[in-house]
Amino acid sequence: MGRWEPNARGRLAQAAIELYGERGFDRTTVAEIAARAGLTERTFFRHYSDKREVLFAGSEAMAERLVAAVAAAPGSAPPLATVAVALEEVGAAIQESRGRDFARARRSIIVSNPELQERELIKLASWAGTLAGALRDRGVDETTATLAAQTGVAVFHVAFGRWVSNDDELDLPALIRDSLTILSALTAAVDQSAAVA
Amino acid sequence: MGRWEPNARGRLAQAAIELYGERGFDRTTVAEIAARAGLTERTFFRHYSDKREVLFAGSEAMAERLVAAVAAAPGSAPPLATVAVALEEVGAAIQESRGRDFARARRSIIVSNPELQERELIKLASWAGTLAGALRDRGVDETTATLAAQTGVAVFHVAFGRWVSNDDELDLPALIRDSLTILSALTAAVDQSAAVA
DNA sequence: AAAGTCATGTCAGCTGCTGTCATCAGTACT
DNA sequence: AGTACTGATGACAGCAGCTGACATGACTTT
Repeated sequence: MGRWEPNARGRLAQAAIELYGERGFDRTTVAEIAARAGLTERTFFRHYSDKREVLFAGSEAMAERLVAAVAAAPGSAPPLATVAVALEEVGAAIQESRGRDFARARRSIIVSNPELQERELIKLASWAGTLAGALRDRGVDETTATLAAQTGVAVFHVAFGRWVSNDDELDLPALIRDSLTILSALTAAVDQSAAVA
Repeated sequence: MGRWEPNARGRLAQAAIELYGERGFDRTTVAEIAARAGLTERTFFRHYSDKREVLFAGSEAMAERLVAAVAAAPGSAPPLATVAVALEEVGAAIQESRGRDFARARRSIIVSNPELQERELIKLASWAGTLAGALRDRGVDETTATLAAQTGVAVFHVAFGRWVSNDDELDLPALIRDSLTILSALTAAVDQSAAVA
């Protein structure tokens, strides 16, 4: 038995998410979060670098999965397919670990606040950077790697939006594959119209 | 002759950019910016909603150009091609109005600060949202529109990075076209490998 | 038992940002 | 000419996010 109640970090996260849901993100102060968790404001900042971080913890772990998945892909696989497979794996992990309802609740907090949207975007951008690095490690050139990574993340973003906002029967990995197929059609159409001109 | 020196907004912008360059973004306070411009802190916030905004003013004007360009495209053009043309136009405008050197200086301030990168990303995301809306107005369905817009912006982002960091002879619109071509090859490769499997 | 560690508490302080009211040149209207 | 209105700025007070520095006390190691 420690001197304090255990799992301070978890209590802070729970308190924060409850409050963000109850009164909105910017109408809850860090002092309130800490109070509900039975801790002090200073301690909050020892666990989370800022007020937003609570909603984005775990994102680095996903980034590591992305790297591992890219490294595990067969060398012959084309870059964008490799990226897609890695993102499908992460999609499956997200789907299983927390489920669509949690994602929806979290999303509704995020969309109502620009600061949080910024953080969401930088998380995705960081994934793109990670993926691009992993591709470069496989010998893909800089521009191609960046392009494949960014495009893959854009596809993921679209698929995630569909997964959260619709009640499709489709699961997240399937939506990622589907979105990538749509993208293929889009680029093919550009090529065709360019060839005609 | 007004009661005050003219062009307060411009003086604030210049003072801010100078200071960001001299001592870094987070080591300059708003009070210092205001003092150098001969104004007060409060007045700074009347012209710019926050400290970062100085570096991103004018982005909404570009968004309007995007909408206009999409609306002006022939109805028969495929979605992604329409987006690409709009982004090429904005790319040309950026290139002409401020030039590569200014973009480089601005970039070096931004990359050294996460908060600024977030803002840059949200600017791009907002462009994507704008583009998607403009496509929907032309009858493109939701998913396709979002995908084309996000992908287009990703292509722009990559092209912009190449333009700023290399000393290619290529201008920005050409780099956008080139990056889109590379993307086409990437998706085509995915289709091909999927067909084999 | 002495020493070290580790998570937390306490406190002081900076800075970004906002609300509110005062000031006063220029403009328009009478 | 006088008066009222507008619009940009100043002055001031205050909140909240975030940080540095030091204290505390249970648990661990030696």
